[in-house]
Amino acid sequence: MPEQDYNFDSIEQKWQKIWAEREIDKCEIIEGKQKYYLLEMFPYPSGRLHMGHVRNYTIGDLMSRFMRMKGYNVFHPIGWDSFGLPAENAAIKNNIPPATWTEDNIANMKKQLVRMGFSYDWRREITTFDRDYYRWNQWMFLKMMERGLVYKKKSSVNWCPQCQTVLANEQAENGICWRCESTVEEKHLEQWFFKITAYAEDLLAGHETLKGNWPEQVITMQRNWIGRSTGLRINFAFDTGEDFPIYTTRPDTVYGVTFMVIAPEHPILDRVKDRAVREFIERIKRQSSADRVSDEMEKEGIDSGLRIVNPFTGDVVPLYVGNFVLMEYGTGAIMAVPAHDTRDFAFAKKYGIPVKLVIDNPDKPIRVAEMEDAYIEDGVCVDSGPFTGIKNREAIEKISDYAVQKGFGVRETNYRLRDWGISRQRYWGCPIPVIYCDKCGTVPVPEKDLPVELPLQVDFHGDSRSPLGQMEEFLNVPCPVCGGRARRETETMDTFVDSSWYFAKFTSPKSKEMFDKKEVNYWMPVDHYIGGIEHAVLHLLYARFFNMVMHDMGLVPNREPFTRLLTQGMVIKDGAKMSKSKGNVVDPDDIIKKYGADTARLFMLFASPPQKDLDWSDKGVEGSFRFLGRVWRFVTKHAEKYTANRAIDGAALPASLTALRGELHRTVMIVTGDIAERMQFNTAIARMMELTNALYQTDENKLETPQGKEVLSEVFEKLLTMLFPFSPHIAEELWQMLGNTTLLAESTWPSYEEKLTVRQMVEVVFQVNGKIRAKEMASPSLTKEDLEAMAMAHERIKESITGKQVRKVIVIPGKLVNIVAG
RNA sequence: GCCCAGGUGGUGGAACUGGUAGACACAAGGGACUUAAAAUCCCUUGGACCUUGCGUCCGUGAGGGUUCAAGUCCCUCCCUGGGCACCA
Repeated sequence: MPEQDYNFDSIEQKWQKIWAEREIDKCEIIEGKQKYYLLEMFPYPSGRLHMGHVRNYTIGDLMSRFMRMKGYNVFHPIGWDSFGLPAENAAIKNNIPPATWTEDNIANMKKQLVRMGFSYDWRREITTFDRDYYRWNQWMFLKMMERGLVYKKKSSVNWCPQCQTVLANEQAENGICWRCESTVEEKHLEQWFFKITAYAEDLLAGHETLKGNWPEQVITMQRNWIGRSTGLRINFAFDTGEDFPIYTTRPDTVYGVTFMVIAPEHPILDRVKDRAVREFIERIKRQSSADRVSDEMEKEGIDSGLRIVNPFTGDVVPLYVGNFVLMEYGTGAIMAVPAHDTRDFAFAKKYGIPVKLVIDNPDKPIRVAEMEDAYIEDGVCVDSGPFTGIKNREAIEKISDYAVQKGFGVRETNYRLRDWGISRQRYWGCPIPVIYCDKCGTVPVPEKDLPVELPLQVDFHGDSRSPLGQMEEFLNVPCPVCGGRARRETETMDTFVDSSWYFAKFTSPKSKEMFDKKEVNYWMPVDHYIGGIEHAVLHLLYARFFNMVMHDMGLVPNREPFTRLLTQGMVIKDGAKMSKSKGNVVDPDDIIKKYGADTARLFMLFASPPQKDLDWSDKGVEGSFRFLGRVWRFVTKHAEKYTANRAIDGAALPASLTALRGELHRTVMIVTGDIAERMQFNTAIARMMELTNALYQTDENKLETPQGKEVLSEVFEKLLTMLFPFSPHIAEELWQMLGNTTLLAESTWPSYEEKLTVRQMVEVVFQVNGKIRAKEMASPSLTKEDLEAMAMAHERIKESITGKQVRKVIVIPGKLVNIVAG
């Protein structure tokens, strides 16, 4: 057979067609076969695949093909996170309906995914803007309402002026919009909320089952975000006798309270009429939330004139209004202990408030007059009534017990996590299924009327506001209760709702119910989820919450949706994340055109381990292309030597062939471990490169012999099979070229023989006092005694130890001999 | 400030439980093939030194320590990246 050029383009298209015809990627329940659900985070259909997608889906595809070859019944679906603002912006700008824009983008990106050779079961494709999909968003909303997990309240919200909508807390970290990076403003609006805080404990408890299978970093980020703290609610009192509750995690310092601080928004301040105080409150309220949480923000306050009584001491202390106290957390007011809290200390110094020491350092007593900062270490209680003399750690418990027993304290747990605000003042999203009736109030849409369809014929008038509010035919609806005139809710759901349950919908994309029981119970949970770390406290937290609710409703079989999580690193070029604004974007299409999908995939896996950032390098891509070319040329050149019928007699092989065969079996062993156990694909590829290099190094005359042909055939078979999940098209083409009629896509992962992986000779190092003095080839089976004798007999070792006393000899068989002499 | 990763050749990165540091690839240099170039194939490639040897010394951010042996373990410090940061 003459050598042929590696024409990646025709090869790749040829095999994509054949695999599609043979329905290689079809996922079906096979009773008794171990399932493996492998999922990558589904994309937003922006129109073009970027390198981050390519990396994400290449890793997923490698794993799915590998697991399939390992005998698992692999489930590998994909879909589209297709609601969201960009479609709406494009519509306003170009006057294209969002649905059309989105469908076009999906068609284009789907073509790109197919062109990459990713093995998805396209029969299970879902898209979230489909009415048959989002109807279940609405259904869940109603069900969650029944369970008391949905409510509406007026609250201060994060408003993005650019996106013209509200954002959840998770989406407005540090006062910056997660999508467009505008500074968010504060607004007061009626909002729908999902009560995620009701699941705060469950979300925390679930981390225990995820440990080891999720990156520690993601768990830590979620834990911090939930921010559980346990403490005590203490009823202080106004001097008039009214209750004044505060929350503290440090009841051991309660005897050291010298003032109190309250949030400017606190309603109780309405009674304060003093001009200076009122002006202060108004000034602070005008500051944006972004400013108020910035680190440069000076802590300021003003004495409200109100006085508070400490129930433990009877002390009367001033109540300050402070800009650093948050209305949303605890009771909106705090007790301040300058002696033992850094912030309180600074505040007290600024306003000349006394400092009272109640925890002393037992090793080095503190003098209050000399304090330069708060004492926040542990110590012993002083000046603390009946608790004086005990360790402060114990005092936390004892003082809490005391307060509870006396009736002015309650143990309390607080969370930083807030309920999930899901209202969006946008058009291109799932309508919230609620009707407002003047007579009956807020009425949920009856289940039988679902879905509330999003009208597709809309006119934006070049306006960035949602058109739903102006559409009479959408707006006007009879009240489901009284039949009178009523109006629909015009707000839509946060698109993170759509992505909070899509993974379960893949199991039964066309079912009449939300999920088909049999399918969902067979396939869920996701065994291996792959995506970017940027969703650690967004999508991954919402999805866990949703799955728990679905589990409580009996809809899904598991409490946690994602058993194992892999967070892949970013794709970097010239030291920065690829982005349009940086102008360092590489278009995957260009790479495919120039080198083909197989090279693109190989480079993505070779350049860096999946968890780490990947440094894009045009030269590096060429290296991957060159490797595939080397494999191509060698296999095509020697294709006629291939035989499927082999009976290799290992004992009769010449040394060079034994060596090649050993190399092969070691490669299979290492590549298998690198993928299955370590998920380090770059070293797996390096091993296959070494094996290929070894092929080129093998004496061609030896390969011409009958034995040589058999060994070569074994190498070809195992090498191409291993290469398949990385670069499937070229592997499949070469496999066919060898005369095989089976498909690698339907093959099993190669095996190796343990005894063949053992090297016949290894290099052993002889050291004297830890320094290498000689090297020698030796059988790895030599005993410690043999090796020691060998080392001692070596010329250079003898030289090195003459005149010295040998104190000790350490022998590691197959590795080294270290002679300690002096 | 707190927590978590990480710091290895000119570059991306290897080195699994302490046991030959630098696998594999890129770049660079040399050779073969060619009228020539590209492609391909082969060789060299951490640094310094000289007596050019199957040579000596140095070398994994810095400094100490444990050990026969440290990139790997321990302590202190420096730097980079990420997360958290008025949450009472």
